[in-house]
Amino acid sequence: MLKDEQIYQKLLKAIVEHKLPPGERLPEDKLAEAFGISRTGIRKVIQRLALERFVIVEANKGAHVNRPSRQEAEEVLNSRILLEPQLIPDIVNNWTAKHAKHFYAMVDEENHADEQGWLSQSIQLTAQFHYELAAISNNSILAEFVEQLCYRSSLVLAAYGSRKSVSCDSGDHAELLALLDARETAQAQQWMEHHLIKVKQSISLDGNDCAQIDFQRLFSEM
Amino acid sequence: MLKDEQIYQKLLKAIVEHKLPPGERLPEDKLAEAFGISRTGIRKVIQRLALERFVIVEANKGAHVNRPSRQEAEEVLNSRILLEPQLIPDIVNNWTAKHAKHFYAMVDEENHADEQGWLSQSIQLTAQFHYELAAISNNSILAEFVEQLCYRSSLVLAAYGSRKSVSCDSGDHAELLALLDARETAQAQQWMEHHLIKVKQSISLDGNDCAQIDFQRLFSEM
DNA sequence: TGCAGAATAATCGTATACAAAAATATAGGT
DNA sequence: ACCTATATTTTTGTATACGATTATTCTGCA
Repeated sequence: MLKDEQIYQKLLKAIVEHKLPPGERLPEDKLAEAFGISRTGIRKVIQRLALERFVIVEANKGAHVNRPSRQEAEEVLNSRILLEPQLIPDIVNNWTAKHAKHFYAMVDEENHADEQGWLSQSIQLTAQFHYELAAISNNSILAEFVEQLCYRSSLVLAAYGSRKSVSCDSGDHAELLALLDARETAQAQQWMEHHLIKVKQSISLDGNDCAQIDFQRLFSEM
Repeated sequence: MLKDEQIYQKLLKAIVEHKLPPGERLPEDKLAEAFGISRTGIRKVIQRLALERFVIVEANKGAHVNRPSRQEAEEVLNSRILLEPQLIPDIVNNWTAKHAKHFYAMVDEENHADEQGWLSQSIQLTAQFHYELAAISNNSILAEFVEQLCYRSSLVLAAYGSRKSVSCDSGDHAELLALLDARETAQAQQWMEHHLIKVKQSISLDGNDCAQIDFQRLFSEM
């Protein structure tokens, strides 16, 4: 049987990868059955997802996947534009050859996923690149916050991004790595700001709803 | 009977005002009794407080008020040093005479509380000044995050600050207001950074433990 | 046929029950 | 008297039960 941290991870993954699209209802007993636990445990992870704004709960009406407003989408990206460049000096300070190797490998993975058209993996890897970078800084509080913002960005892209906008920006993550290798702090900061502004500008409306979801099947193959 | 949002607020207030000191255990049934609800509702707010790092829960051992490590204390203040000055340009843009009046009144309250030696009110007002300022910016996500950091700062000061360090910095909040009135963005940013650096430097060790708490009495007089 | 209102079903909110784990108290032996 | 092992109590973790609220279906009437 699964621990609730794992259930949280699975649900979050399903949400940010758009397997559970914005607006999708999350009935407690269906989920409880799918994960083989009682409603008590499900409520716990739903409450957490609600605090982190991945789902919205309405009193006596249950929870559904958050469908971010355009305002919320912009605030998420603006937060990242403000924060992530500020972490670069710290990242440069802690940057090692080992880090470089790890992140170059990740970029390769990203490119591969893009070429194969694996959308959900592409979304996941793009977010991962950014929040693992933030984790190199000496501030775990800000790193965690950036991680949350990256996941929320994935949700935003699921709601507003075109298929192209999810992947088109991933190709140039390597450029940032080169700047970090060269310890070009100012340029790396500038790159990060421009990069995130591009992502922000790429979100365009694309509203679509989905059919009923078979929770049992969805979570058994993860 | 109280809603869980109110219970959350009361517990948070008790924690940041040091009425429930760092390390204090939070037994579920005692709290449930004190608030006149079942353990289910208490667990919900404890889980929220845990996600926000105000309490720590250990598996099968229950929850206790977080006793921030020195590293955590520094990270909280460093986060604020990074973030709050960045919000100033937005704040200056939205700054109105109405805001000015409100915040000058708050500074008066702060000074009054300091003079009277009302420590917990002083702590509360200092945090409030900062997070209400952040709320003027156009980014509610960052504003909420700053609010959380301000409350965590209060907890940090409860653990590491001397009595003096809590209040000594509040006298000069008026200086910032003058800079905002004059729309001196750059100077206001600089002021904020210096202000927070002073707060960070003021934390010194002061470890003390407390006796058993009577939850029933504590929450009835709030 | 279409709509209003009542009956039914589904779903949520909260308390309670019970099992598992930890903390504490007790008894026995050196 | 002190340490250790066992028994008791306390406290947490999880499931379940039940009332309350919302959603859906069904029926009767215009």
